Amino acid sequence: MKKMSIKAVAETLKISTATVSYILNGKAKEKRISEELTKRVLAYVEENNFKPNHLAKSLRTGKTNVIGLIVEDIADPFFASVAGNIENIAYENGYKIIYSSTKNNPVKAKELINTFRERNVDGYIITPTEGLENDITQLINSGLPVVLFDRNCTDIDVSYVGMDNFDSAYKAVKHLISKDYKNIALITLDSSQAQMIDRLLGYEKAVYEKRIPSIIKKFEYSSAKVNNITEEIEQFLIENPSVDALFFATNYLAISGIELLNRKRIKIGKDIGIMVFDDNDLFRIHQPSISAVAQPITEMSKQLINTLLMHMENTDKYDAQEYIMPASIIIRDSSSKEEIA
Amino acid sequence: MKKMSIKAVAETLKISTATVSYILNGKAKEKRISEELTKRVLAYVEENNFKPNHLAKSLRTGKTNVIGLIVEDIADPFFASVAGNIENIAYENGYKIIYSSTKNNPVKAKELINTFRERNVDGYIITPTEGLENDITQLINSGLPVVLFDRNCTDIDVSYVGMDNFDSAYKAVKHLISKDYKNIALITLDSSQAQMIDRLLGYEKAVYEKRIPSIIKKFEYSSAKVNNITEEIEQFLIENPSVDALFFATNYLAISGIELLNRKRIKIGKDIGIMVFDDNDLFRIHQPSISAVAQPITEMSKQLINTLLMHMENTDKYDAQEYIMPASIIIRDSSSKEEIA
DNA sequence: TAGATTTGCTTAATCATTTAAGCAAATCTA
DNA sequence: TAGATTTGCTTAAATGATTAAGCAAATCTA
Repeated sequence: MKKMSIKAVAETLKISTATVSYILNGKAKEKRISEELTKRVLAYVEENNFKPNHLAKSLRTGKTNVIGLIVEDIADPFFASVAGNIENIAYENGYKIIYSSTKNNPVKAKELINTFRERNVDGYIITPTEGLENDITQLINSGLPVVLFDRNCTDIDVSYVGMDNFDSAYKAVKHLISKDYKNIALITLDSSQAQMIDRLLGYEKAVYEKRIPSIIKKFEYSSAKVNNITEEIEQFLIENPSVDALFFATNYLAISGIELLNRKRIKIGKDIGIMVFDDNDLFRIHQPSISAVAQPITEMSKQLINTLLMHMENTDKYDAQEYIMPASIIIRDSSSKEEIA
Repeated sequence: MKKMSIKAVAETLKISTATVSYILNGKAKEKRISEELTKRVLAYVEENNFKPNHLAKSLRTGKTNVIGLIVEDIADPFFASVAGNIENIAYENGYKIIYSSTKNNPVKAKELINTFRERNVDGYIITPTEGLENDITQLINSGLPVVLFDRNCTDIDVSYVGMDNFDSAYKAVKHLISKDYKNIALITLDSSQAQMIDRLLGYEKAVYEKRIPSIIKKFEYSSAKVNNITEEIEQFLIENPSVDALFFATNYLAISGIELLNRKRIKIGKDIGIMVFDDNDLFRIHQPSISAVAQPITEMSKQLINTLLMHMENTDKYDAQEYIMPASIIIRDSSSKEEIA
């Protein structure tokens, strides 16, 4: 099977490449190609299963039909889930997705944006690291469609899909308070990212309102130190013996924390209340089950890809849109003081 | 900032595009371009941050520097983890990755292979569905680099990276037997995929050897029915009251199973032994913790991408290679009859 | 029936590269 | 010093599409 091209097709049918191109792009009528010829060409193309070369097309039109997905870590279940969810809609619309992980490293994030630009991706979905404002602004100024998610860059006018971190943190803590926990500690990251700050503020609003103490443990935001999370939480609990509930601001802090509590035979729910940001199979199955703030992943993903598609259709003006979706607080055993059978 | 091209660079420097191209591709010496001019061009390019258009390059050379990753489901933690692991090495070698999920649907899998072909990806990493042999053979016959993983197509000569399903199933069941479980049921899928058959054979070898009964529950392989896994397992346990241990051939069957056991207050480890294929945070953290056969994800991913890179460097002959990596059996509480505190 | 309009295409430039082939000028060789 | 070789580039074709502009032939109009 020799390689086919529009030129080859045109030659065999003894017509010009322009004609073939117009027909294949559905412009036959517009270009007044006779119906008879149109049919003949389409039949031939169908029969020989000819597909125009995508690279040549992209080179000429400047469109690659590729979306660049830049997340913190594709291996993280949350981001993987988003990747899976956006894939369907993207493919349905003729787009493929190329992914990459920043590992929360601003230098890497900048590089990724650049390589994606070099690759001429048509649109960007980004979970920004800190200090990425300029690069994102540049994309937008160059007329490129961008949607941020999970974490926002509040100081630039860019589309964003995320959830209401402030309100859901507030509600989650209020729930713990309603279950009679009185010394609720927030275990979080020392990060200036908007979503982390919102979670902290939501926590503080709830504890201030009820005049209970604000107890906060901040972890340094560096993946290198992941290993001693357990030790640090242990130390923290020793230093703060009054703490009777833990509100984890991220999934992986919670996993380490739960591991520690189990090891120390501290009874989750009874001895200590637990609430976690981001749900996970683990929390549902765990005995006792773990209460969590669940992000509406499916809805967020849909909104994400649809917003991007919208931007890609209207590249003339960038009309930034924000979608802050509500989370749901899933109440399970870990935030109830009753004895668990 | 107007758009730059090799042509534009050549014009400003008053030289030909060929010269610029040779220099940018490191062929200056080979093409006898003077060192002085080479330096001048490189300096100019550096200063103006010029990057040659990737599309034009790809069109001309036929190389896109893109790898196509076709997995069952990118949202699955196992595949997401592989995606994350191969990303590093791929990017280090100048390759980007475009992913897609077959959802185990052969029709979709075929379509994906075709769209990836149309996109001129340079290499394929595939977890094949059933009935994909022809399509994969075609890729190889067209001189395209392919590596399969997780599940093999035994009847074609193609590179494969996976783990020793037979041996690890055998060892896992032997472990259960050693812990004095005597009626070990295999909970698996009704699939003709090699890895599923191997797991079953490993199970059977172990039970036949010890002359204990072979009890097998096969689920229909269709994602549509996922919802009633729990009910079916419940039914199965009622029909087979003698069963004292469950060996789950896949992760998600296990999750449903564990959920059921917890709900029915059946004490894992004590009342019933559990062993699972594919480890997961969940199993480590669960109380009691769940024994699992852990795939060597990092090593497999490395082997996977390196094998593909090897094929991409030697496109003249396809020299199929198989890597069957050993799994490790992680023994936890769920396969011990001792009372758990 | 002559001029205008429409029909149904084609011509050729363009997108931004790569690379085989070519060609003066400079240098070497004998 | 004439011929051969080397140096240091350039020319131009090719990759495979899209699309504005053009152009005969057919049809319409008055």
